[in-house]
Amino acid sequence: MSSRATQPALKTPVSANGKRGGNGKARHREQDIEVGLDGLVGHAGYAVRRFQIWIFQDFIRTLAAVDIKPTQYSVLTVIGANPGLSQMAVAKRLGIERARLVHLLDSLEDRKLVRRVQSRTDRRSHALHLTARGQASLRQFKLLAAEHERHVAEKIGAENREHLLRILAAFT
Amino acid sequence: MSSRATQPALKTPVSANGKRGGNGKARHREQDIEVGLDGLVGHAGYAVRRFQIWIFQDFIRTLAAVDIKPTQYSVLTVIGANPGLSQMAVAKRLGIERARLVHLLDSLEDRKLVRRVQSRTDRRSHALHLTARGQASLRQFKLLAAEHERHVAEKIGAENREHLLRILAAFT
DNA sequence: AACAATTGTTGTCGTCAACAACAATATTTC
DNA sequence: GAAATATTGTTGTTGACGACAACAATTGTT
Repeated sequence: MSSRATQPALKTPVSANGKRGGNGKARHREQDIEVGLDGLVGHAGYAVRRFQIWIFQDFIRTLAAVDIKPTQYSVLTVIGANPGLSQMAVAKRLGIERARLVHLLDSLEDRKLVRRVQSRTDRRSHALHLTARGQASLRQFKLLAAEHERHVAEKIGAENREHLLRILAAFT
Repeated sequence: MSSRATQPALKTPVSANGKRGGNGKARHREQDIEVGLDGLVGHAGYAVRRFQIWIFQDFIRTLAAVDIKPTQYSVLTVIGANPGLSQMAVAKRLGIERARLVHLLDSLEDRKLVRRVQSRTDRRSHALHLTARGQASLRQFKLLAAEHERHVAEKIGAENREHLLRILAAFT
């Protein structure tokens, strides 16, 4: 109809730039030829999604040695800052479902980082506490998380990171 | 038993704010009492995750009438802007796996929005095109997506949204 | 012609959100 | 105080999603 602009990438894969014909060294270079995103560029959701994927991957990589993923870290942090919280309270605060928190806590309890103590004020609920080992571990996790945060600052710029935190402060 | 009344969150910061003492009208207000997040506040990943959840929910809600979700919208947009692209090219550009794109395209093709045309230059691949209906629909989807984008601007501020898009431009 | 790589497809596995249902316990209401 | 209602933790199901592996058809390479 109108804009055939950026070449479909199928016919005439690569024309100028004889990357392909020479010796058999250039491998799979076909369609990173500049595929237009059109409307997506102006969409905050798309940018945020891609950024979130990147940031989570870096977090997981940076804390791979201690095998702690973002959600686990958030749970440990909240319990560490508010000992005795119920599972419901933690779930509500972090925006995860209590059904899901059950498995998360099972795992953390198996690793002796968290303890479910029977609450005497409400025998339905569990009071969550970090074990001594959990507290020591969390200190180490926070060091690694700070390193991850430095990666973020390197990626987007320290002042941009600060600005972004301010912009999104309402969502924490 | 009787004195503790409603404070399962054992040693929570609580404080004043007598939300509870009066008549028995206040329902389930137990632990939205200000649960500290401690270290999480300074973490970009946490803020970005929460924001991403909010923004996707608003997108889904705003486009619920046409039953289009963010991923579907991104696929339609890319195909619309680059007709004839192969599935591999679309998957690469959007960072989704080609295995997953198969199901996405199955759905979109069932709805007569997209067509898989046998490419004559490479009989393995399909050239992706929007149908006439797909093009008309996409125009409507973009109007709704723009409305969603206005919700984002209302939520975080128009200039903050602009700034955020600039900061994250590298990830699109 | 023989070999390797790519494309679309199917399937599996593990993570995750959203629900529904349930037993044990607490709270409310009569 | 007993009955009705609500909440907490738990188990299970469903569907979306990413990461892989395997495969047939086709293309590229040597």
